[in-house]
Amino acid sequence: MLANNQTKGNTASVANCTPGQTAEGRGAPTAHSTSFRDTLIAEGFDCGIADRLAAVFERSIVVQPRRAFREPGSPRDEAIFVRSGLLAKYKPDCSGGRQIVALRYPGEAILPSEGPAKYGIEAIVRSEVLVGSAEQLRGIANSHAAVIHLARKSLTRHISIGYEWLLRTGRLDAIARVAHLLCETAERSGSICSRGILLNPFTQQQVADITGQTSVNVNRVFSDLQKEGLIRRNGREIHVDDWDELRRRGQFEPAYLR
Amino acid sequence: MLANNQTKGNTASVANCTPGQTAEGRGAPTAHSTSFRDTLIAEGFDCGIADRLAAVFERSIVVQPRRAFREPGSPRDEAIFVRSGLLAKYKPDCSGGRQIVALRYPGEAILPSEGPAKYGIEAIVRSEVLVGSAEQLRGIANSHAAVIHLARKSLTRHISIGYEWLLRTGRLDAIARVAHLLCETAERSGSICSRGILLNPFTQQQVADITGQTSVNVNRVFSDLQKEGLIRRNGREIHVDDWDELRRRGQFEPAYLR
DNA sequence: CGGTTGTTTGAACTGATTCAATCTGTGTGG
DNA sequence: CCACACAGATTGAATCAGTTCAAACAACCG
Repeated sequence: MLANNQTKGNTASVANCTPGQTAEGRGAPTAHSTSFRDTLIAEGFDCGIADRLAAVFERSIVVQPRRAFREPGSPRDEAIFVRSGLLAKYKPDCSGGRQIVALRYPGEAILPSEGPAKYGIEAIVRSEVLVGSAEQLRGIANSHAAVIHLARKSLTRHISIGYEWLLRTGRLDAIARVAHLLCETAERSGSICSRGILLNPFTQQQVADITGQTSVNVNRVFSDLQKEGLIRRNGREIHVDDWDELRRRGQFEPAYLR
Repeated sequence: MLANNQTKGNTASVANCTPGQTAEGRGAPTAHSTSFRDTLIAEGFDCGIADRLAAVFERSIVVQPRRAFREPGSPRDEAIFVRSGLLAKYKPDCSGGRQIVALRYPGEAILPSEGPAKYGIEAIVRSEVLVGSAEQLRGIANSHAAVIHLARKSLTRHISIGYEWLLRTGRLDAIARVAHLLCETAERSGSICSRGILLNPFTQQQVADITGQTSVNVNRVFSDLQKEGLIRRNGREIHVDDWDELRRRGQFEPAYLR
């Protein structure tokens, strides 16, 4: 099922706190990979715990888009850290459709749940992730309040995002939903290059799966946004001409992200 | 704003483990109130911690429905435990509408969030709640792993419910959404009396606020369900004639609640 | 080149919203 | 006991947003 996309390549170095020389930074080919250890240090962890945690996330895996990385209903006694790319949690409905219920950008994690999880996981774009045993993680967490605090912070943030998503799918119209998603994507991925160009990672079908629509309608929404002069498109690249108006249309208030 | 609906009436007794003689059980008039302390004991807590926690939740408040108990954007350095009734978290949208994003049944809690919360809180029906200081709670949690574990369990459960709600509003049609909500209500409230009668606590407007519809449409959905012979109604009382079919229509799989 | 994946468009259809009016039950005060 | 107010439920008609189905088109890749 998860076949041959696993590579043991993350020889975690329990070194001293030299910045730049991180566990994942060395053997990894991709340019924009987030270092797990650096992320922890940035969260205020001292090097000792950071190294112990980094040692838990020993398996490095490349996740290809468009096939299930974890099936809905499979056990989740593992923590997943996203180094690069973009992961989606999804739930299938009984008529073949599906709803994407959460996203994980680089630097974010999917924490283990007891028992089988009701959602599946797949990559939106090719992603590098670190996988660590839930049990080992629990072992460290039990003796380190900072780890628990970080986990709680992550949970509450994703709850807050979930509430915003509910508001979006339940109350906003098609255009607002897509506008909101674009704003959130820009904010969370930090992928607005210099001149306002957003490298949208989603296919229109995926935007539909996130916003609770059909791909046909998403397509029309995009072309409406373009007709209105809010965006210009070049394939998956989206040039946003008027961020303020896009935020207004999407009722986007980034406060919920923090 | 929160005016005169506060009553100091919860003299927490730090007694020994005598069942039945709980902190809230004495002065409270309402019959079906859930005891905070009993809930903790049922979760496997020993009496010492349970009593210390009960002491934190010293303020007992009666929340009247139909007015905001907590405004969106107000600080939330408090934990709220629902003893009886039903609380809703809601988010307003900019055009006067609102989306209910979560519910809290008796025995459940709303944990504190750092900084102002993006959602407001109001009661669906008259409710009794206990309010405790977040700071004191943190103090206890720091030295008791069981408290942290319970908080985490609560968070992950509500995340799971949130995902299901996203699927519901994003992918299910109007009838399925209402059917799903009815099934969830029955399951979570345990309010199915002997012969399948569900005492639905929601107005049709509130069902609309939860499921992302208008009250007009919710009304039609209810009468459709009745025409189909799935339910019979008597005011707010709903007699469900065919739970299996209702669950099927709502694609309701209760696994996500656990 | 052929296969695959994603985007675009049209036409018909359906489900849901909006606005407005009516009806019902409940409680309150005279 | 009635009159009144109020919240909630119900219904109709017009309109609109979004879906469905089907087909064509573009881009990419081995």
